[in-house]
Amino acid sequence: MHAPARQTSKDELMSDDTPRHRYTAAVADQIEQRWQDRWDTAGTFHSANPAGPWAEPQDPRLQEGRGHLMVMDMFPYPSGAGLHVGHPLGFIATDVYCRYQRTTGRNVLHTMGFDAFGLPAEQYAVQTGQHPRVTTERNMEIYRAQLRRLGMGHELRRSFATIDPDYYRWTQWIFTQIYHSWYDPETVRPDGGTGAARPVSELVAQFETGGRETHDGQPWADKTAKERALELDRHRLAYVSSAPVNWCPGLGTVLSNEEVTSEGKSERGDFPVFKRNLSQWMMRITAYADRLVDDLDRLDWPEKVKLMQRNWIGRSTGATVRFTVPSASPGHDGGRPVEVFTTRPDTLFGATFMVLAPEHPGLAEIVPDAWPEGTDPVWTHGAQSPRAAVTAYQQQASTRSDLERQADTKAKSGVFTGAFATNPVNGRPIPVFVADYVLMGYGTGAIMAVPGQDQRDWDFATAYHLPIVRTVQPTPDHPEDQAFTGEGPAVSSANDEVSLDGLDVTEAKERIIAWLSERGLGEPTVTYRLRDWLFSRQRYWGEPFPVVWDDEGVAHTVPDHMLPVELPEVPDYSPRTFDPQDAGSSPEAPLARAEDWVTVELDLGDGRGVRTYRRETNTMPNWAGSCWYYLRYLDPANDAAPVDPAVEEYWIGPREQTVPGAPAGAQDPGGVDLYIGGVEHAVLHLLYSRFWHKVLHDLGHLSSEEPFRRLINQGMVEAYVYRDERGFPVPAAEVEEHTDPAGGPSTFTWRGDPVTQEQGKMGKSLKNVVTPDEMCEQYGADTFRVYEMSMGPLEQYRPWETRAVVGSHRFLQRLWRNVVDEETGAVRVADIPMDEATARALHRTVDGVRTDYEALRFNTAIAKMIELNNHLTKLAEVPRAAVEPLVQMVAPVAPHLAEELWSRLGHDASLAYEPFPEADPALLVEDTVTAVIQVKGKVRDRIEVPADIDEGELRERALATDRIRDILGDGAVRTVIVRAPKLVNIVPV
RNA sequence: GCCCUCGUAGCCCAACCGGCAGAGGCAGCCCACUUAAAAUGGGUCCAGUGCGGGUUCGAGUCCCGUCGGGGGCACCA
Repeated sequence: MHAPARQTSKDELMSDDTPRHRYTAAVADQIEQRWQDRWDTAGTFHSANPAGPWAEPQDPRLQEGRGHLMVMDMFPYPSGAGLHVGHPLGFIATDVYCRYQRTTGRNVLHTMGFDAFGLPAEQYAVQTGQHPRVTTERNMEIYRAQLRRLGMGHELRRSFATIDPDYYRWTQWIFTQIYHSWYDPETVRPDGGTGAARPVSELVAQFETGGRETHDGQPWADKTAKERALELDRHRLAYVSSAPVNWCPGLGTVLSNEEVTSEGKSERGDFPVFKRNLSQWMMRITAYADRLVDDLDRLDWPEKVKLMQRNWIGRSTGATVRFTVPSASPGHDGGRPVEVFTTRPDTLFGATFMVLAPEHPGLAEIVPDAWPEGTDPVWTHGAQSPRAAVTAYQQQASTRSDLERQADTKAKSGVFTGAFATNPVNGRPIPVFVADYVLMGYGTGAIMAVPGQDQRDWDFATAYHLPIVRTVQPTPDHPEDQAFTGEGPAVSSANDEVSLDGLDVTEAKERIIAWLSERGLGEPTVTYRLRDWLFSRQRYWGEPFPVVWDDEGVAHTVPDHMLPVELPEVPDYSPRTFDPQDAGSSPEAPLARAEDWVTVELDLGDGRGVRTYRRETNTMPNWAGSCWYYLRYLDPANDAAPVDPAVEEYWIGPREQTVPGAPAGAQDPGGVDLYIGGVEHAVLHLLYSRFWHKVLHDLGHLSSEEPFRRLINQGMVEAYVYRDERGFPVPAAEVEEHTDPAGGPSTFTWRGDPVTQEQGKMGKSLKNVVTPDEMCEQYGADTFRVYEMSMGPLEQYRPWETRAVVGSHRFLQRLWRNVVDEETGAVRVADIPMDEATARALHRTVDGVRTDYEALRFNTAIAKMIELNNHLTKLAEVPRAAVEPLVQMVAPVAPHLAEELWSRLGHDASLAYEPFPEADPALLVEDTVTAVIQVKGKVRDRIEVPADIDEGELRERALATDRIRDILGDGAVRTVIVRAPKLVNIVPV
């Protein structure tokens, strides 16, 4: 917040003899505040809704053909740590884009709210001993002030925070909708696909009429209320399940899979996470796995993000194959089928052993009492019996964390179970092993091992002396000692009934699956890596569930008219946290302490009258609020629905044109026109939000199928980090640079001692934080905006360099000076016609800047405007007709300065809706151009030629210049390539 | 280990479908204004595109290999 003393004294000196009307930080500040007030008062950035509480159907922007645009930044989280110059980058970009789009006549919706529930606010509150609402609200105030100071053209009346009861009322309403839905894979959707969410009431009707069997065959009518609830939980899209979940004692809450890193730590806080069986709320996101993958094709998103989502969902298609293993249970003489999942059913003839995960539930049944005769000692680990060996291995595996299991993927451990399975294609007995390289959480927890075509199986086979059979012909150069995982013809893959020999992988898969299916030995299967979304948290600062439990242990949703279920005041809102390593601890919900709130008498309107219930004491994860906020932006005052359907359809309904790169014939999914945010939300927020949106679409609440039609990830603003000899960061602002007169790289010192320079994140610990407040103080918000946008392409990571900001300031100063006399403050533009060179420069700039703004290339747009401004600076008098369009063009990036100049130039209305200048096509084409004459690709001469010169003429003139005749001499010419009017390339023999 | 990205002037970045490597900015140097410095203005210097091959009349741009920075995934059957 405080400028270094050096800066202050500079300002003082400057104020002595700088011209009174120069564009300085002080002048900028004054102008900026004035225009921000005017925009606020006039409601300049209000957009028009066609329906709902804010319907303004007469607004001209709603006319046919005007177009509309919804632009969004990812929901900011108002942290207490304060902003640095990197944070507003994306916000400025969307603001510039929106301001430009308003001048093209579109109805533009751009606002910003706050994602205000969640862990950091709660942790910060616990640290400071204040209620999270107090600290959160204060942080939001700071945030709002900072956004305002930067000149954001947000529509403030549409802003809200997730903690507003008016908002979370609808978050709870959506939960209720999801809770009362199930996924019917048979339903045919309007788009022709199958599978959609439908009301649970339809499912209940099916059970009642007997149209659908219960899972255990017990008639619906015979089931108790609790049993019925359990039956429905098997289908609901929001359900309670008792399953292994991620328990994080350090945070005192459970976490979703998406919130756990690949190292098995919590994404927030980096605490260890343990698997524990706990009863928790889940969301059946897996029901939507296929649509979440398939619909990515219709979105204009970075390929990288699409890839991350595809990887996370991890769809793989293959087959389930049943192997028979003799049962070892007493009194059971038959075989027990063990299912495996494989993506390579074509290699079934090469399956020479089988592996089960240590946690596989079928193990107990198949392990015999004694080792079969002649068992290889390597297989047994020296154990007396198979049972002892398997138990010992299970024990050992259970103490190894997932991380440890994954640590050395080369050395495979495992032990023989003593059992042999039968390979269904050739009837051969194959040994069954237990090994922890097979995971219970994926597929069926059992694999057929095909060492010939799988490197992991090869490694295991080598270690345990197991046979290896190649059933796909490797390429000739393939090493002898490795599995062949590539494409090739099948070999050694035939029995009396079916032969795959000679078929390629795809054909072989089809044939063997058909054969297996006919015999009931298997069927085609798709599996996913995606798991259901763990939706409950044991925290205070989140949305309460709209759920109560009756004395039979059955959950009921609170009727919609009783929403919101407000967060109660509790004596102690801090979560119960534990030693981060204490895997045996159990979560405790802070809301459970609010006894008065938990026990409640309600009439749920179900005909049972007033009864006593206990409220659900878990809260929702902070992703809940950000799952649907874009919908609320559309219609924030709506009291009857989260969003009016007509409003939703107008703003984000499917478009006629699909997105670039969408498959031919695809239907546009709709969604927000432009969404800008960091790549860190690639699988969390973006996946959850897509899921909710699809449920709401299926239930008929939304016309669009996707929330975000176009996504851009803005790059991060990094900063230089300087370290001393010991490697400790030193304050970056105090480092001195020493340039090398010979042109070599610079060196750096801090207090006289040499330091090294590297590029890194901006942060307190690296002593390189620069804040937007400092920049506004030194140069003004407009300069800051221009600098941020001119640093490079939006998507790119770039280092912050405070001393370079002055370049943007000089640009605005020169523009100011072209309009305003620095000494007198009078407008000094001349009402004179432009000379031709100026007119051409202007129209070229208008054309280029328009294209650049459209494409979000703000850095090149700014460069073009600087170029034009520099041209105007050199003129004796600045023509009004040249500078006015320039002021308009600059307005999106430097809105305050532009408004001020526009007003001084004699215009009363705000620039915000002034139509963007049009380029005259006649002035874009040059009369003459410089043609380059190359000989063998090297530039040898240039000539001025008419722009419309024809090829033959240009060729003649090129061959006729003195220099070219000199170079060619008497040599013959082989070819002449002519690209009229700009280039001729002569190729001698 | 696999995949995705980015390497252009001392630094940040331009260069459309392969067609003159430079639009813009910072820093440096020189000059003007100034008693002086800062601020401001004017001018100027600076790379053959990480490296090695290939395709082409012509490659920063396309292809192959390789090195370096950043990121994602990682026993997923």
